[in-house]
Amino acid sequence: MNKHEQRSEETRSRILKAAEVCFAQSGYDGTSVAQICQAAGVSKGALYHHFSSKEELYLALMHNDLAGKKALFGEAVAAGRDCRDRLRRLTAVFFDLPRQSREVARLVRRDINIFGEPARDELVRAYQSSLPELIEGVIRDGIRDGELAPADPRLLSWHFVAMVEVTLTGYADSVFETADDKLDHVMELFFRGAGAIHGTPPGTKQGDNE
Amino acid sequence: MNKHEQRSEETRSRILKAAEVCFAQSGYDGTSVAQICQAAGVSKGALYHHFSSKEELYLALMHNDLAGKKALFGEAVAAGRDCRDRLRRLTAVFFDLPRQSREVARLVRRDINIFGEPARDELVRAYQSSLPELIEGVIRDGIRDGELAPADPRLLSWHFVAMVEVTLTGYADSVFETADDKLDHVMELFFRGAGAIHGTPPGTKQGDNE
DNA sequence: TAAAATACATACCAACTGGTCGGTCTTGTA
DNA sequence: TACAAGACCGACCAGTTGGTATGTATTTTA
Repeated sequence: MNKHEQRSEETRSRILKAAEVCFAQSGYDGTSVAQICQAAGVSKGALYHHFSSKEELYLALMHNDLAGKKALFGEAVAAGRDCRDRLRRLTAVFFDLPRQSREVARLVRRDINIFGEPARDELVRAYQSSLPELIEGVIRDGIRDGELAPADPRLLSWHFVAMVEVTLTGYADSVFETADDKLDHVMELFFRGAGAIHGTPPGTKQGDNE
Repeated sequence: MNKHEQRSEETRSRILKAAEVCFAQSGYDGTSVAQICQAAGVSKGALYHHFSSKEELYLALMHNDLAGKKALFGEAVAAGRDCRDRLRRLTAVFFDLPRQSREVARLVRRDINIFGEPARDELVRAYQSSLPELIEGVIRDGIRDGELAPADPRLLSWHFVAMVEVTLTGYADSVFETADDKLDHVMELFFRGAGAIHGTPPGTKQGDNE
């Protein structure tokens, strides 16, 4: 790798990093390329030397990030034994991510509607395969093995993601003392619901009326 | 009410209605005042005669909408007997709302970060009191009466809202045949979790995806 | 009926948007 | 050393943005 390539790659990653910060903070529309350039300490010419458009920059950023997450989450899931264990490991990894990285995952769902058909589809697919699909597979096995009640796995996976997202707020942090408490809360809520009386053996169900 | 006031109020509501459509479709940043004017069949001068800024228009729209929802949901909750019944009625009302009205509720959480401190706080408060606070109260009572396990009521209310939101997607519609099935699914998931094995899970269609 | 007030339309503006282009400096090559 | 290529800069562009100044038609008031 000669000096040209070295410097080039360095500035490129500087731009990507700055773009991540800006986009995570203000979304796609709310961020101007001028802002990104300033944050990266780079001229507009440099940015457009590396990326053909603002959209391409955004998409490159997203795809890169999602690919990383997919690999990360895949490892976590592979290490687990049963459905509950796998989901717990996966969530633990997610909680351990730096806040900014978690924020980026939320961006996809927020900004996805502003892109045209070719790009949007790819983005959706990348996002789906980075997290929801993984969870869906785990849940599907969980249903097959009787750990979960029969239901649509994909829908359940979305529910699970939604539950995790709720616990990402600052308020949730103030409720739980340790990260493990937060984890327990999510798992318990997903598997046994809000009606379950915690701490009692799982045979005593409350308010059973059918 | 003289002719001036009459005509004025009519155009004002036309603008509000058009703004609702545009904002719900493209968000705050994605909508220009010119678009709103065109959709309302009104000149820019007229718009700025009634609203001092784009932001004020947006906020007026939101506050008006949220106040209406608050009243609507309040009635639904008041008619219920216990926690589960109240939440069910509330959710049913929400499901019955026209799609556009539901979309507006999602806008708040999406666009909230782009406003300055005075406006944002008011908006958050209006949103909180229109739905989450209501649910929080119901859940608090549910915990007191033993219908729900002891937990932080506010956090649980967010979880509940998140669950409902998941069932608003088109995919969820394809999973359930009737609105009642959807309702049952949400209630069962919230109260008993995804791990509950119950007699005949209502509205659970297995498989077929993509 | 004259004047004041209201409701709106039109033309316009400064600021900012994403994006381009000619030039410069550094580095690799012959 | 001469030259070519890549990396980057910064002025600039056309288009759009939210917002305004001015004019006009209609209605109310004195």
